[in-house]
Amino acid sequence: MRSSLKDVAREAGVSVATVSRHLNGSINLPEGTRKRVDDAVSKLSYRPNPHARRLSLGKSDSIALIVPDIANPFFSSLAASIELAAAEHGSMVVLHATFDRAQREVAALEMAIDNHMDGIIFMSNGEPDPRVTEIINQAARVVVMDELVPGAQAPKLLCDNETGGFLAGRHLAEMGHRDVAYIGGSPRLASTAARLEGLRRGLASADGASANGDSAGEDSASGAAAPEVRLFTGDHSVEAGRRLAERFLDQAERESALFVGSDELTIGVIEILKERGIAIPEELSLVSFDDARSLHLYDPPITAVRQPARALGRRAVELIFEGDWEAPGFRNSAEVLPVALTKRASVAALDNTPINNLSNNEERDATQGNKGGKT
Amino acid sequence: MRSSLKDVAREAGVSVATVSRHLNGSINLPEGTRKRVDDAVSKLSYRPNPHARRLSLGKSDSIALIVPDIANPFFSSLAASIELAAAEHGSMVVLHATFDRAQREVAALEMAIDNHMDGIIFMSNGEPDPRVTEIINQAARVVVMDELVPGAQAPKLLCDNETGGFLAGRHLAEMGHRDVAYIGGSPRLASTAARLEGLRRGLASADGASANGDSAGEDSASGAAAPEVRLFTGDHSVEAGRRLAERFLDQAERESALFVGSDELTIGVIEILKERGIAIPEELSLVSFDDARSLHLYDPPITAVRQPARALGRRAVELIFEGDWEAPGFRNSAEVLPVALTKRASVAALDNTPINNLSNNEERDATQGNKGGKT
DNA sequence: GGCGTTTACTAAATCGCTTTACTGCGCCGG
DNA sequence: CCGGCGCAGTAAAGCGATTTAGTAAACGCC
Repeated sequence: MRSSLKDVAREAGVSVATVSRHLNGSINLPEGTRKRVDDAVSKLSYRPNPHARRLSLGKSDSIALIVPDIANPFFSSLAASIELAAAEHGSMVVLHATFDRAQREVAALEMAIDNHMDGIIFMSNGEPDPRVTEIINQAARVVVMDELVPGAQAPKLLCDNETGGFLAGRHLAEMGHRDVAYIGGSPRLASTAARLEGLRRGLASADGASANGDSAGEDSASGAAAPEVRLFTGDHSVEAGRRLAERFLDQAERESALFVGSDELTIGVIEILKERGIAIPEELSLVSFDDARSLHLYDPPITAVRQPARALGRRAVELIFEGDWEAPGFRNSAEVLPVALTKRASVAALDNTPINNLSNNEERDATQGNKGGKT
Repeated sequence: MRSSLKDVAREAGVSVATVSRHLNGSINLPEGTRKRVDDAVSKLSYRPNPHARRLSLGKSDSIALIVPDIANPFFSSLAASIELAAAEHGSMVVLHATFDRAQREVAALEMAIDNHMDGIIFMSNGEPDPRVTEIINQAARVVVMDELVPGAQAPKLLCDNETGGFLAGRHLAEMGHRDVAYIGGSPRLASTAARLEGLRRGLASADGASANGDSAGEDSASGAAAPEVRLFTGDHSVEAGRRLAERFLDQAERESALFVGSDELTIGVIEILKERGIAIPEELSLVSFDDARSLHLYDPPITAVRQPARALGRRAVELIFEGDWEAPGFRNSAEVLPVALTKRASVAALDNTPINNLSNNEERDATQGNKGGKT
C-alpha cells in the first residue's frame, strides 16, 4: 500500500502541513526535524499522489498534444521533440489524434480544458470549424501550430510556408518549369494560400533571375502573365494523394511539374505515377513538402521543402512554459520558423535550361528565419 | 468560472450526493427531480472535474505508452492504433519516450504507477535492466510489448519473430543465398534470438525445399552444416545502421545478403551501401524488418518482414481493458501476432537459382497466427 | 521583566467528487 | 393501528494533497 502524507507525518512526529511544506520547499526546518521528516519519507518510500496534488493545485503537469494523425512522420517527429521538451519541464504529454474531424478536435480540446492542462498544442489540417475556434478561445494556454485556425486568439507557430512555396517555385523555374500544378490541402487553409503565393512568386522570379537570353519560346509569351497554377486539393493522406494524382493526370495539360503539399500525398502521387509508368523526373518533376520521411532513399530521391519539425516542437513547449501569456499581444502573435529546400533528383532540367542547378544535390538551401513576426 | 457539483446541487435544489449519483447512474430519480437536475447541469454547463474524480476513484482514465522513440514509424503506427483504441475505451494516452535508457524507463514507469494509470504499455529495445523488471512487477496492469523484459510478470504481446526470421531465411535461401549476416538489436534480446533461430531454420529449409539437382558447388559442402550467421548488433537507429553496415563491409567474407532487424537500421545500411557504391540487390541482397516505412518506394523497393503494428496496438489496449487480470496465468501469458513477408526487389536471385520467386512481388506471404500461446 | 520578533510548527479549510450509511415519510398488509 | 418496506434523498466521511491563519515557545533587547 502506498503511504500518504499523513503516514509520513505520523512517522516523523510532525503534522502533515510540515511535511508538505518542507517537501515543497516553502519552509526551512531545523536540522533535527528535517532529518526526521526526510528519514520518514525514505523509510516509507513516500511519493506524493499526483491526483491529490492536481486537485489541490488545479493544474496537471501535463500538456495535451492534439494532432491529426500521429502515424504521420511529420507529426510523430513533432511529438518526439515535444515529449522530450515537456519531460524537461517535468510535464507529461497526453496524445490526441483527431483525423482532422472537428468532432474529435472538439472532444480533445474539451478534455484538455477539463483536465486543466498546463498547455495545449493544437494542430489541424481539416476544414476550419467555428466550434474549434470558440473552444480554443476559452482555453488558458493553447499554441496553434502548423496551420492557422481562423479567429483563434492564441499564439501561432508556423513554418514559413510562403518561403517554402517560393523555394520550390524558384527551383522549378530555374530548372525550366513554367507550368506547375499543386496537389495539397484545402484551399481554405492558410498554409495552402501561403505556399501558392510563394510558389507563384518563385516561378515568376526566374523570369528576371535566370536571364538566359533565349526564352525558348514555344507557347508562352516571354515572362508576361504570372503562371497559372492549377490546384488539386484534398486531405493529407496517401489515399488522397493517389486520387488527386489520378485526377491530375486525367486533366493534365502542359504541366511539367508537381508541387505536393506533404510527404503523405507525395507517396500516393508516386504510387500512381509508377503504376501508370510515368517517369520521375523525366516526364514529370516533383517537389514535396515536409521532408519528414526518408525521401533521399526513394526512387528517385525526392526534392522537398523541409519543415523544421523538431524545432517547431521544442519551440511550442517553450511557448507554453516560458511564453508571456499575460502580455497583451501574445495571444495574437505568430512565429515563423524557417524552412529549407533539399534538392535531390525529382526535378528535371527542362530542355534548353542551363543545368548549373543540378549540382550540389542534398545541399541545404537554408533560409533566414524571420522570428516573432505579428499577424 | 467552472461550476462544480455543489453549484448544480444548489441550482437543482438537491444535495450533491443526489447529483453525483444521478450522473453516475447509481440512482433512479423520479421524473421531476431528474429534470431539475438535468436542467441545472445544462444551464450551468457543468462538467465534472477529472482531477477530483480521479482522486476520489483512485484511477485515471489514462494509459501510459512507453516507447523507445515515437519518431520511429513503427512505434508511431503503434501509437496511432493505441490512441484510437484507448479513445474508444474513454481513455487518454500519456506518451513517454525513453530512448531505451533504463533511467528514463524507470522514470516513466514510476510516473505511470504514481498516476494510477489504468494500464501501461511498455516497450524497450534496450539492454535488460533489473530495476525495470522490478517496477513492472509492482505495477497493476502492464502489457509488455514487442520485446520481452526478462523476469517481468506481465502479459506479453509480440510479433512472431521466429517466423519472421524464418520467412526471411527461406526466401533468401530460395533465391540462392547461403551466407547471410544479421544486423540488428542486441543479441541479449529475445527478439534477436528468435529471429536468428528462424533465420537459420529458414536458410536450412531450402536445402530440402528447393531441391534443384545441381547444388552449384563452389565452396559449400551440399547442405551439411547449418549456415553460420554473423552478427552485427547495436541499437535500432539510423546511426547504428550506418556504423554496423560499415563494420560489416569491412569484415564481409562470403555474405551475399543482409537481414536487418528494423527499418531504422535499414536506412543507415542503405545509406552506407549507396555511399560506397554497392548495388542492391546485385552485389548485396537485403531484407528488412518492420515494414513500417514506405519501403515500396525505395530504390530498390525493399523486401521486408512486416510487423503487424496496428493489430499489436489495438490488441494491447484490449488486453488492458478486457484482459482477465485476475486469472492466475494471465501475467505469464504471451500472445504472438503473425508477421508477413513482403517480397519486393532487394533480394537478388543468385547465379544458377530458379527465378520463380522473383514473380509476385508485393504479394503478401501471410502466415497463420498462433494466438494465445504460453511462454 | 516586559515586549516585540523570530522560530517552529499546527489546525483546519479547501480542492470537487464518490459513496456509505442513514433519515423521513408514505403506504400497505394484517 | 402498527410494523415493515420502499422510495427519495441527504449528511458526512473519505480521497491526499496544499495553504492560510494562527499559536506557543524561545530569544533578543532595553
